Amino acid sequence: MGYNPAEIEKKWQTTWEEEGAFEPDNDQEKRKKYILSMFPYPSGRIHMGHVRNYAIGDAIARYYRKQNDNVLHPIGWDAFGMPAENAAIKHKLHPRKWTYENIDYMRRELASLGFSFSRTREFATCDPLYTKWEQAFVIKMFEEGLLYRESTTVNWCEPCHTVLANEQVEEGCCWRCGTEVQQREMPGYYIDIVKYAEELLNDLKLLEGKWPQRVLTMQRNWIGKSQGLEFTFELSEESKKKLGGKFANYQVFTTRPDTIYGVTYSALAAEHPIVKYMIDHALLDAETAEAITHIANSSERDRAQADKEGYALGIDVIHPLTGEKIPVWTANFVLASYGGGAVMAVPAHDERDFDFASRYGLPIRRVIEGGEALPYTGTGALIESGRFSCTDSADAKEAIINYFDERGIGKGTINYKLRNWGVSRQRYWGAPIPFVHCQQCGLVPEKAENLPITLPEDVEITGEGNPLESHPTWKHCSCPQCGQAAIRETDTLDTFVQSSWYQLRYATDPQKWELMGIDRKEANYWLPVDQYIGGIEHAILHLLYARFFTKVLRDMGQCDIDEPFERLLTQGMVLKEGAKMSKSKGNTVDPDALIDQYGADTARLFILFAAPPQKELEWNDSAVEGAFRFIKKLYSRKAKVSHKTLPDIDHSVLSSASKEARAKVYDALKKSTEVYENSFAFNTLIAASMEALNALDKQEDETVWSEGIYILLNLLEPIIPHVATELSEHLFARENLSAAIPVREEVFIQDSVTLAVTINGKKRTQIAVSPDAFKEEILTAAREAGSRWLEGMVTIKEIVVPGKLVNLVVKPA
RNA sequence: GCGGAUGUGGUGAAAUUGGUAUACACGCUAGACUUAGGAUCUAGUGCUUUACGGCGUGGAGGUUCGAGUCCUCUCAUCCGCACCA
Repeated sequence: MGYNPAEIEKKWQTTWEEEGAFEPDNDQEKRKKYILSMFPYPSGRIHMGHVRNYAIGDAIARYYRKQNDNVLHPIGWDAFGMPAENAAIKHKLHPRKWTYENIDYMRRELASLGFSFSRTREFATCDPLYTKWEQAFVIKMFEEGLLYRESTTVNWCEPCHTVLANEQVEEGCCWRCGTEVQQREMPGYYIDIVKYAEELLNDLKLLEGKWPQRVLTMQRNWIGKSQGLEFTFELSEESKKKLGGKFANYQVFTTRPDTIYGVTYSALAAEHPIVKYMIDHALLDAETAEAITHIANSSERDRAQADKEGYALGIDVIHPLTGEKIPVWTANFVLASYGGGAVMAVPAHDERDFDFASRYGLPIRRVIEGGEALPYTGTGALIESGRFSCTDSADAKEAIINYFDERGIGKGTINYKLRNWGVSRQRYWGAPIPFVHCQQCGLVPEKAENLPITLPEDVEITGEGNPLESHPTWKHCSCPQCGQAAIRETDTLDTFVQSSWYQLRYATDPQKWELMGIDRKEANYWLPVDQYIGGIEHAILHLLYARFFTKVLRDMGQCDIDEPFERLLTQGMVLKEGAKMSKSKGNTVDPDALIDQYGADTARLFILFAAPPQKELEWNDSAVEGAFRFIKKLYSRKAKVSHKTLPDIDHSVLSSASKEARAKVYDALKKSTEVYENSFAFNTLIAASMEALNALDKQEDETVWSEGIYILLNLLEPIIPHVATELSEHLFARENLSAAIPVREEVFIQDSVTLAVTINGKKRTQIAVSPDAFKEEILTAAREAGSRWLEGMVTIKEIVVPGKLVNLVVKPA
């Protein structure tokens, strides 16, 4: 009977479903493994990236299950978000209907690939039961001062009609639709992630060696810690007068206090309150005011690309150490959102300040020795720096910070590039932010018993404005505090909030989902995720938020976990014709069609064989055929098996081909532990299995065949579970899939070993010697074999590497 | 510009971590079996040379008995970050 994947796969998928084969055990005494592939957005159909992601995770999960570990391998749906609304606009489908239908379809697709997910722990983030606890956490964060509402300049995407977090702005454009982002002043909710910046940065050390280095680097850069001096620039008396007494001073931040004597001007962001005041009170000429306004209205991206531009404001500050008057400018390169939107400028030792000073003819004063030309941004001895002259940069920094601190005019400060996380979205299909605006009481959180605040069903989604805003009744409610008529918040939460705690939700027994968001004891048992698998595109956003949320939930007493993901594997993209698969390029391969033609096992085998998981994978139709061929070959060799259990074999009586075959089989077995537990180089394990099968084919001994197939099915089961289980059922009653098989070292002992004979490091010939031959015997054989190349030479040195080679170092006599 | 990674046959890729470079697979060539085959099987396949040999892991040096692997420089490609004071 030939290999019939459709039949075999259906049979086992049904069996697994009926057996509930992939449900974790509630027994917390057992050794656990939590294997998690990032959950998908239910876009409609799965794509090859999903297949790869889940094939990797499934192989690992199945491996540990086979080792009798208690395995949690869940799946769920990242189900809120814009595509559902876009579909609603386009096809007049309600987002809820669209989303849940997609989920049903995709669940079947994943099942058809034989992935061993727990079914009982599955949820969608748009399930009201999930929203309920998320809203509870958000309220708790508000009560603890971690979440607040504030009006600020935000990134606004017009097509998406929503606010974007800084992290969601890529090169000045919306991460989702690619439209250029605008700056708008708008109220919104923020989560104080900066409060955790230090811990988020520090704990990256715990992940060293377990997460890819580049992800750690990207997170470090994103957090962007810098240490320096924050001090006050006092305005001159005339300037104070000019500003109508409204301003006395402003703060600046510098990482180079050692260069402070080189300050020749100060620069303010176009958005700085002093600049605004001057424009509003006509303290600048109309033309300048207009130019500055133009800068303030342009995006960060445009400003980054523009040449240095600025205007003298006609006011001065007093240098805190020299008492000199320093002119104040406004400049387009000063960021409003960092360090107070104001800088001291030291053109001699800062490239930006130098460019600007050069353009506007501002003085340049060197105060650090070193380098030939200016600007010199390195460190060195201070000059022309008053009492600090002659000290070195490092010491001077400390001394100057102390000097400011002692006099109460400045202090050592740490700044982060990381900004607080704006979580407001002006969209329908998201989790409502559970607050109420009351005339009397202000901003009031919902009562716990009213959660979840769910979305109204009867909405028309047009893409214009927020449907929650325009809904006739939904936003009208009563204040949870005073009972008066009030207005419900119509912003919904960023979808990254949902994906920040799902890893903790899975750990909670579904029986308790109604009663609690997270079961602390179970979370502590299952977490951290032992292996997390997903795309590099989440290196910053999702992974940083999920780390942050885990720490916040820990501090709220929901769990005692510091880091959610112990180890991280970032899989490479699936390419075709050198490009990422996409509908627009028309270079996609449909997983369903692939399964129809070859079966799930072939799809899984190919995808794990074609490249190591971390690397990009180039799709190749004929290589898929090759994977299919291997499975057919493996299947057909069931006829060679004569023993129903692992046979006891007398190795010494076997033919050399049979010995070779056993050695290859055990090579593969030995390799499997390292591959499944550490390297994830499934491609090499599959290659080793292919070698083993090729070697088995070169011999006839049926006990060797039986042993070989017994072992190969064991180590391939996580990769090609259906055909492996099917064969195992028939041949070994699945006994070979339930226990670790010991490696028999004796199969690696050979009658003779082949050593390469190299002369001056160049391979010339080879010799066969007994494995326990003495060095002298080996050398004699090597000299004999290499005699051709030794004529007229004297030997200087002889090196024997046991089991490997002999190197004879010679020179002409 | 800064940071990180990667460069091995026609292709995807291996190489026990300093020890026989190119395992495994795809492709290609030849043959066998077939009414036929895009099925299956067998053999061959780094480049070069009539041969002996010579040359080969992006390039140039270096360390070493020995380097794909370590060091220095350099080139190319890819990916992050990009005025954060």
